[in-house]
Amino acid sequence: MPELPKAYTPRDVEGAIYERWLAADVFAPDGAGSTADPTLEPFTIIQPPPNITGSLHLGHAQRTAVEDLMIRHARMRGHRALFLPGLDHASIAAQFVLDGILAKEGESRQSLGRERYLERMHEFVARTREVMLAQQRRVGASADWGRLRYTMDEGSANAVRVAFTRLYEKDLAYRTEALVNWCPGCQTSVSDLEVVATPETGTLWTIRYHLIDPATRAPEPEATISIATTRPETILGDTAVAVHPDDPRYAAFVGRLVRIPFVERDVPIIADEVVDRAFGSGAVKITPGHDHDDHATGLRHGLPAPTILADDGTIAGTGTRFDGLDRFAARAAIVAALEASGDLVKAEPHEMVVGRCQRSNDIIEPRLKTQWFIRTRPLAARALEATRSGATRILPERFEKTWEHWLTDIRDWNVSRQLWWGHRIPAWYCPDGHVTVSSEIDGPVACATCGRPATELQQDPDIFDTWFSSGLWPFSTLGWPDPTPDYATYYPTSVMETGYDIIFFWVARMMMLGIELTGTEPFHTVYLSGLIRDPLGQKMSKTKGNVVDPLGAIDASGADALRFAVIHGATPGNDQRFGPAKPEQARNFANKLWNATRYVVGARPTSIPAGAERRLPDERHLGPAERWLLSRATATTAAVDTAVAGYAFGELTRVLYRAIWSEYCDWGLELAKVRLSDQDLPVEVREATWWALVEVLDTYLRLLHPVMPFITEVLWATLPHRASDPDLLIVARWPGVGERDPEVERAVGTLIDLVTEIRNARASARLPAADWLETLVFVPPSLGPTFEALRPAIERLARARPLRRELTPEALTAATTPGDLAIIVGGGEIEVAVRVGRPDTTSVELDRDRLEHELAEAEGYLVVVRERLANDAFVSRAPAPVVEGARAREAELDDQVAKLRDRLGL
RNA sequence: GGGCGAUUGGCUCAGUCGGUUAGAGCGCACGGUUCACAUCCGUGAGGUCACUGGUUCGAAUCCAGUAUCGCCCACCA
Repeated sequence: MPELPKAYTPRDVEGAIYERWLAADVFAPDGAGSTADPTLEPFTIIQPPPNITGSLHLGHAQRTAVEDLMIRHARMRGHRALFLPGLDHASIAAQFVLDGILAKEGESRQSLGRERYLERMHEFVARTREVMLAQQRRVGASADWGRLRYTMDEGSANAVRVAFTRLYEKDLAYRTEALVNWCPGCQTSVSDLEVVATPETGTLWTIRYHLIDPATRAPEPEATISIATTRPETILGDTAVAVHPDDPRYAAFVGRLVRIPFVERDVPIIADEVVDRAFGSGAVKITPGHDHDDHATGLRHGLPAPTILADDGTIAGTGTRFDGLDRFAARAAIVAALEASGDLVKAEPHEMVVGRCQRSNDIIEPRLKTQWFIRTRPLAARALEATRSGATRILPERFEKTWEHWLTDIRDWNVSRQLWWGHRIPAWYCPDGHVTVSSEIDGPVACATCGRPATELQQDPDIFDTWFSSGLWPFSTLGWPDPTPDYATYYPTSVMETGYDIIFFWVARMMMLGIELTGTEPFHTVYLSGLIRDPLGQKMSKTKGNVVDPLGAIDASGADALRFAVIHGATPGNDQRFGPAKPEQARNFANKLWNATRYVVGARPTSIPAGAERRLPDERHLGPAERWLLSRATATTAAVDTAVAGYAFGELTRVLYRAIWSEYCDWGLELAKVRLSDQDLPVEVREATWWALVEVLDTYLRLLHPVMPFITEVLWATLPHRASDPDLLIVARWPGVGERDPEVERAVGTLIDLVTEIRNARASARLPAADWLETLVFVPPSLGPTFEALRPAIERLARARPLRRELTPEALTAATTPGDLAIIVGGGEIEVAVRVGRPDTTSVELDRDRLEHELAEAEGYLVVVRERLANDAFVSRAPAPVVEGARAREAELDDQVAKLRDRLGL
């Protein structure tokens, strides 16, 4: 058995332990070191593959901790537990980062060209990849590195091609010209989800358009119609003016033409119910090429939809002097020109919502493009069915409402991106405009429609939205579309864990694509974590500079502490604030556990050889303290099981923290010390005590292992093991729940109170901490044997010796002398008189204060419980056990009050 | 405009099915070098559970409403 260093230094243990796990090949469910039971169902966890763009942040560390907790628990339960690690190529995010790097070098995407740009990208991700994998290991992820996957590897690429082809064949993917969200900064379209609605104060300009005189076909100087707009530059794309059909103000205008300035185009005034009569002037300009509403209106009325913007956001193709100007410069120039011509009626501040690019923060421009879309409605319907039927459960449940809402109103998903880094869309176009979609790695041999050879076909230059490949993750990583053994064994998966912020981006897409392509829900449970915020509750972001580096926290307090801290603070779906105090608390806990183990290992009776095989404590030699410890361990195991079953991982840490620190260390070890150090006791008794300590500590190390894997592994190695135990805790078996002993728990619990009360009296009376107190005590016969068995321990812990036991309350009263401190424990069950050597007035007064305080408290509670019992409705309608409980409580308080009053001479 | 969440000691948070005296950590006060641990030990103080009303024998917990903060969704120019 390895020696334990005196001081706990996380850094020294963690790296070495990880290497041991790797060497033992225990992470893979089918690894050489696995102890999984193949007859049990496999357990697979789906982790969001982190973006390969830089380094892990604290949120990743938290995710990893929770995922690893689940996988380690399942592994110890004997399931084939698969934690498949991965990385996401993060197409647009990666390009954004790389473009930033290139900009500093004076280069750009355009200056390099597609090929060289992609080379740079491969170099970049090769570096970040290693950093990120190392970080995951540092956190302790027991992932199966042999199955590591990447969304840009050949398996993913194949899955993407096959998935898209199948969707296309079922008409679930289609190509069409539509208004897409165009980001002039990123020079690509983005999906609706990537447009962030930002409230801003803009300007609402009111502008006069001149009506056309039907006779002269020239604009009339005086007859005008006023329209309101927040984007005057779109005037250049106007093809109509609309009014409400029932608006009497404009009834006479409908059907007439107006002249659009600058482009000098005459367009009709149309009637359409889309117009809000109350807004602005009640007349609205229609720009079908650059506005979603207007586009729909344009379709209803057969209006042309000219595009007036180039990809870079400059005005183009209008034939006006504004061509070539940036959209915002053009806006200013147009406003100035209108003002000069007298057609600008007014300009007023206006609260509005602007769509900005999630990535670059540029203002998104709707514009027409021919692109690929996924028909989401039928897919969404099946995803909804899965959650409604319970086939897939979302935790916490309240997110099902959000889920329902989004999937019910879902719009088709634009998957084309005009970027370079990503999976190329496997669609080829022939000169005649035929479309051929192929899942073949080398593309089609010929046009599917007219048979033109591949050499005459052009592949779509676009790539897929990065979430398209992520959406295939649960099955593409297991070999799909091939019927591999992994796919057969581990799919559908068990739990998918992620932050609630990507429920639509990712979870919904996996569900939709998974059900469609594999015919089954990709996982049975969606566990949504909250986000980590800084101590002030702000979202962590690089620009704010409040990002906590998980490695910094690990360096300071250890990976175990970081894991404990983030799991401790986590309630599913709720955000948590994170400051340095949390890992410190967890580190202290680890330190406590370390020292407790050191004590236990060092307290081994010499009659037990160092390498002894593990034995259960001999029942016949167990004292109440040992029975209490064993019973509490069973209670703790049950509580931990309940917490795990309910995904209440924060609760799990609290249960263990309390069990280990407040019970095992504070009382269990302290009670045991007395027996272990008493050389007069038979050796069998001391051995039984020690084996009980070992048994319970072993249980707690197992229970804590999924949360704090490193330290538990190290400590466990120093304990004697059973022949059936594996070498490593990581593959050891999860503890079973045994029988509790309520009698012992109650009795020992009361005696613990006794010790606490004596300490309290000592502190209140300001008696020196080091003094031994001479004490008389009455304990009822029911507690007698337990008391006698624990008397030496109680004496030592209360520092009260001799602790003279009186056999009746009367005897105690008779033996009490004036000046003794009085203590009433457990509702009057136990009474104590503490003899103060030289009763000085101060201590007597202080003690009186304490008793009066206790009396007031007890009387307060007594009033409450009596009122309740005086209520006939309560007595007759509350369940019997509750009423009985109240009665017992009343009797107890009554007794306590009487005794306290007696002691106070009242 | 819809929807969701939060509001519990000074701070950060738990609190399952409504049921004895609402818990923890940090902080605070007082006291401690007893051979596992000062990253510690002991004792204690501190809460009308945001507010209003309701349901109930009984509400931090369920219902309705209000307030404050936060988030998500949403094509009013």
